[in-house]
Amino acid sequence: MARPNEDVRALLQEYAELLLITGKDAYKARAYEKAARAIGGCHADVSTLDAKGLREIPGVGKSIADKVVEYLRTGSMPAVEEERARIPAGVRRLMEIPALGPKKALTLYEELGVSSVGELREAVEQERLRDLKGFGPRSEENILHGIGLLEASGERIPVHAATELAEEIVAALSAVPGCVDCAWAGSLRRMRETVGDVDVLVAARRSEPFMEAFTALPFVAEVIARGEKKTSVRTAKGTQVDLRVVPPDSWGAALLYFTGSKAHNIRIREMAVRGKLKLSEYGLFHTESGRKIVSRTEEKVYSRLGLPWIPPPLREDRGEIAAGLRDELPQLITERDIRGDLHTHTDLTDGLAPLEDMVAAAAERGLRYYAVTDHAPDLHMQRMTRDKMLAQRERVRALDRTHRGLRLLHGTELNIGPDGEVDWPPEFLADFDVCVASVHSHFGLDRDAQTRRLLAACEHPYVHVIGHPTTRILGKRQSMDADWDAVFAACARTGTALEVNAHPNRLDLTDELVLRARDHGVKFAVDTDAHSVPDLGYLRYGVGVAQRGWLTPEDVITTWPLTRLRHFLRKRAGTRAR
DNA sequence: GCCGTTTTCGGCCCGACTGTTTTCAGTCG
Repeated sequence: MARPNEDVRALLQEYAELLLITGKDAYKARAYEKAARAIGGCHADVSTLDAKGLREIPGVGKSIADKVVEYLRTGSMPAVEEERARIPAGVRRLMEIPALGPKKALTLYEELGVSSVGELREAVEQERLRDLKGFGPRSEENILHGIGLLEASGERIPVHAATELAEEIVAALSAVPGCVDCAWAGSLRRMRETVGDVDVLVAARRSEPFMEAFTALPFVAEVIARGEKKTSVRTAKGTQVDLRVVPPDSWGAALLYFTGSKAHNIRIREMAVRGKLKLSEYGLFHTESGRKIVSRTEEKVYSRLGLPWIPPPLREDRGEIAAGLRDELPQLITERDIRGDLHTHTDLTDGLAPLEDMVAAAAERGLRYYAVTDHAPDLHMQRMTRDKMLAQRERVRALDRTHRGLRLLHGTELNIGPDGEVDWPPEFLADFDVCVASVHSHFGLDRDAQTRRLLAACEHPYVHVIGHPTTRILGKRQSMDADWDAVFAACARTGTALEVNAHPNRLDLTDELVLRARDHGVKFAVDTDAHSVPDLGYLRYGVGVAQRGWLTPEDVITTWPLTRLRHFLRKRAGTRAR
């Protein structure tokens, strides 16, 4: 399944939360949290490490290393099992509701016996929270709002988890003898930010070996349905996966049909009907004779309908068919077009890996330029100072050109304050190669205030990129409210790029806002915001959002050659020479 | 539980915000 690191990370994180709920030493819990994060972000596979190797990971000492070794050996961690026996899983889930932490979760459990999100909703509706110390009318409101957010995302899984699962299934089924084609379809192929289930398609003459191999996969917990053409299973983590096996000469029509979206398919089928044709998952047919015309590839099906092949991220009925008919589909950006990253962290602030490791990993990924942009002092918890920043700059300059083909930029991620102010004065900012500015607090200001705040940041001469512009966290925090068209106009006017943050929990801007911003002529920076080496691999999901937003390489400054990028950055600061 | 040019004990990111209180606890980044 996913990397063992991920399983260990989740387990240690769970243990930390259980310790917090049961009121154990908060520092002990923090130690587990820290270790969980470090293991999640560690690029070595933990299952290949022994206790000694594990202890080399910062934050992992003897006790945690031993627990991990035992878990990897036996598949269980007794300390966690013990705590689980005391606190129902639902109580821990309560902490996923914004504004509910361990203390309030425990109060709800002990005082009211609430041990699930559903029970909490009932308790609020029955006004049973009113008498509880620490809870008032606003708490009720916030909790109901939080439950709504949680439930809205609850049944969908984030794109990266779905992709990892789909890759594993496709690899396994591709190895089954008789496999002609195998791919995932559905909203995952369209690169939606979350997916409800995973659809996998196989082209083969006989379906039985694939159904057999599919249901035997190690992470399959339940077989929901098993037939000749379709089998559905549920994984141990609760994700539904559908497998469909089609004859090789239906592959194109089937892939088209199962990729969707529904709205796109309806449009395509209407076009077929107008041409006296019928399109189904089995092929494109003459309505009258019933004779099959084409269906071997998607290209052939589209072509027979007078359309060029339409990339899956565009298939949302947002004008792609009209554009295709006019032969004006965008030449979509691909991951291969990306030359650089303008937003990354190191362990100087809240990143996990040292500068040298991040840079080496960027070089290995073939990037041509890479900006190190640790947090600035207004995010107080990061304890940044001018001296630390200047010392880091020395190290960045010394590392520059030590990896073949990779140039390093020294930047910072500024904090946009409630009035749009940023951390350092212009004379200090002038010496950075690039400044990203992002909102990290005051999410609840009203629309006008947020708009003014973002406009002020755009107007700043040394702010080049607005990081994670809406500040949404999938399933946790909604986008902040602002007059986005005003912000986009300001970005276009001032030459400020908007970030497409590739982290799967953010994916911010969203595809809809990318589309709107693009109409204003805004430029974009697809960045990873990497806090660890593995995070650099999330780039593909940012590219997915950019594709869904119809972006071409021309729209995205991180595809540009460095000289052109430098020109873009220089323009913002007038006559600044470099 | 982890860690160490303040090193084997005694710290541990720390300040701001929110909603609850009437001086603060809990949550968040």
